[in-house]
Amino acid sequence: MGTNLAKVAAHAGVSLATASRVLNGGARVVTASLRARVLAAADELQYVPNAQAQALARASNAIVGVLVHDMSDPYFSEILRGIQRVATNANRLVITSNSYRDPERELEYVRLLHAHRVDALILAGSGLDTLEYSQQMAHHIAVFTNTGGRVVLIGRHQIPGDTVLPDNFGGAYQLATYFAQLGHRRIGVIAGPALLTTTYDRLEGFRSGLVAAGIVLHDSDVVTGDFSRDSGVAATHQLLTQASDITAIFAHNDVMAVGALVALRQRGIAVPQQMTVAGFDDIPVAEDVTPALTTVRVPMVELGVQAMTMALSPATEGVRSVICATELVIRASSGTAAPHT
Amino acid sequence: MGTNLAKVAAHAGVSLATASRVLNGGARVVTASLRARVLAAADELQYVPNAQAQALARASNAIVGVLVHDMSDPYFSEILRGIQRVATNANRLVITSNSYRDPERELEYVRLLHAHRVDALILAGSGLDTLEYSQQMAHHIAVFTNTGGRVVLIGRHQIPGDTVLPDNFGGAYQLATYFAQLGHRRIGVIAGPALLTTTYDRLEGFRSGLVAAGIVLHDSDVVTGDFSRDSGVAATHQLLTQASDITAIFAHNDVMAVGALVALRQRGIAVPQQMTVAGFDDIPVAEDVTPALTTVRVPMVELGVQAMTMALSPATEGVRSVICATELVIRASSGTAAPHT
DNA sequence: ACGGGGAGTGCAAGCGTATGCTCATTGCGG
DNA sequence: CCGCAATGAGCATACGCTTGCACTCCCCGT
Repeated sequence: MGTNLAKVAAHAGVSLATASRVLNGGARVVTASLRARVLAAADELQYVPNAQAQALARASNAIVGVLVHDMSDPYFSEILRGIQRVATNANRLVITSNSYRDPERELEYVRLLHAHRVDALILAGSGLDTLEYSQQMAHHIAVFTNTGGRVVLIGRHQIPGDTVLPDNFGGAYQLATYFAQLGHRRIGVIAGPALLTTTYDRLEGFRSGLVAAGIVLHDSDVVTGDFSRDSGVAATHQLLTQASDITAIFAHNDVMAVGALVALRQRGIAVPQQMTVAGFDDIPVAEDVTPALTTVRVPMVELGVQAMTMALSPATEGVRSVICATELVIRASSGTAAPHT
Repeated sequence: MGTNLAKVAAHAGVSLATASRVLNGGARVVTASLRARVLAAADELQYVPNAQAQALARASNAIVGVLVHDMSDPYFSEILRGIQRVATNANRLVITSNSYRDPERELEYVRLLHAHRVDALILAGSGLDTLEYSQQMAHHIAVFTNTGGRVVLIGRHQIPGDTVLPDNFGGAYQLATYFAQLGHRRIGVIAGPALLTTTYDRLEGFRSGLVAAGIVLHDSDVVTGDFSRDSGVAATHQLLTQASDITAIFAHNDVMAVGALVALRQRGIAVPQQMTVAGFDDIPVAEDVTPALTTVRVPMVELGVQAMTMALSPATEGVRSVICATELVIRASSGTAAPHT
């Protein structure tokens, strides 16, 4: 059934070793005539090398594992695009897995990718900020690293390792400053899941920016979503009910901000005349919704590129860390504070 | 460095075979006390099995390869979601690769996944309808199948194999009928890449529907895009320039339809009052743009589920084929034909 | 009490490939 | 014309694991 190197060698009338050297040993120590015979045999027998066996024999397999929360989420698909770009150039295969933010599944996947002896592991998406999770993950990662694996984290984690992270705090701070300038005094926030470091950073950056402008962010004006569009819709309705005099809404990602726009349209509230809305990330559709979304741009592709580049470079002594700047992008969904009713 | 089974066995004071049976041989033929010793040793030594070696020894590795055009495209991320769902339940790892519609890269990936001896291969996205490509791909696929691999195609291909495909023709036909009922007589089409079977089917289905209503679709009213938002924008401008009296636009996917909305807004053309717009697929954002997009729903997740299910089921004698129905979804972007100027 | 049977272990042979080392061959200088 | 270096090919082992088969106990039936 399967053609293997042995058959190719036999067919070409050479030894296994010679066939192997012809097919992948870059060093040209093989006579041209034999070389040709082997290549012909391989072609004729439709030989496809067994990557598993190669990896076993070589103890390296040119595979990088990537773990994302959800690759349907534009945030992650853009990161993946960056990762893939570098990986392709470096001739690496990428295995992508979705954890769907389930800690257990995440741990399981790390183990699985480790089992497949990936050369490197990229964890995209911020980590869960619970002690138990962090410890377990750190432990698994350590075991992986001890056997020569490389690890890169995208987003802030409690786990030690090379990291590339967007300036969530700074971006949120900028946005808060901008909101204050527009005259908004009471602002609703649709936050991400409670335990994510991303949520924490975006929330605290925003809060700090407001404080600097003398504005207080009430805890009751912060509702939690799960980064999905539907949760954005629900959170907006909740905000409008329990804090009807807010004049602006900051959603922790664009997807939820789109949900906010939908909810506001359902209620007949005009954006930006009656309500300012801003998101975070600047995913591709942000400029295509109506009104176009004011947001904080995160260089997602760049995050992926940086991460993969680090993953491919040899390990260094200490941990490295790259910070990618974020940038306020003002579009049509934000405006001066509506006069009080 | 790496802990392997041998070390675990030695540490537990048992043979390699026994350790292996404890760690994965489901059959409980091992004494409880030994079993415990092995498990303890494995835990203590932080043993992680080498999946490569297991695959080699077992001749099967529980991996399924998936090849998509571009997983940032919502169409494919939804399909992947369906694939992943089934794969996870069946305890299969999924390797995803992007071909970016490059035939050469596509062939290369098939070879690469074959090399990794994936149990099954899912090709998502319609094939390029050129003879050379089809033959080469069919050849590679045949080699793969001969060694026991399973193959499933999503979308119509010239390549023999189990297939799951959306009813592109029927959906486009329905849309044409609907457009005719609204009174549109001259319609612009933003088509997909010329050689894709999907493009062919959506175009011919639409044309047939119009013909049935006594309407002719001029070839010059069909411009080609590449399924990206920007190409939708460009194509729309082109249409408006060269066929200014069209009253409706049908884009071959929602992403390009969104581009059309953007272009129309730029020109100050009201949708649907002055121009009807419809897309295809019903991606998640279709209902969030303004106006909400009329489109043809393709059950993308279902496509993925069906494909993976087929991939996991044993091969049958002939090729199987599942057709997933499409459905017209009427939203705010379509309306009765605008009166002639 | 002895033989047969069954359950539990261990031995060893692969799975497909890479590669260090040995061996044969050739060509050249002395 | 002989011996040596260089060059190219092959043998055999290693990679980490699974599994058929043989072997050893121990228990039970007769």
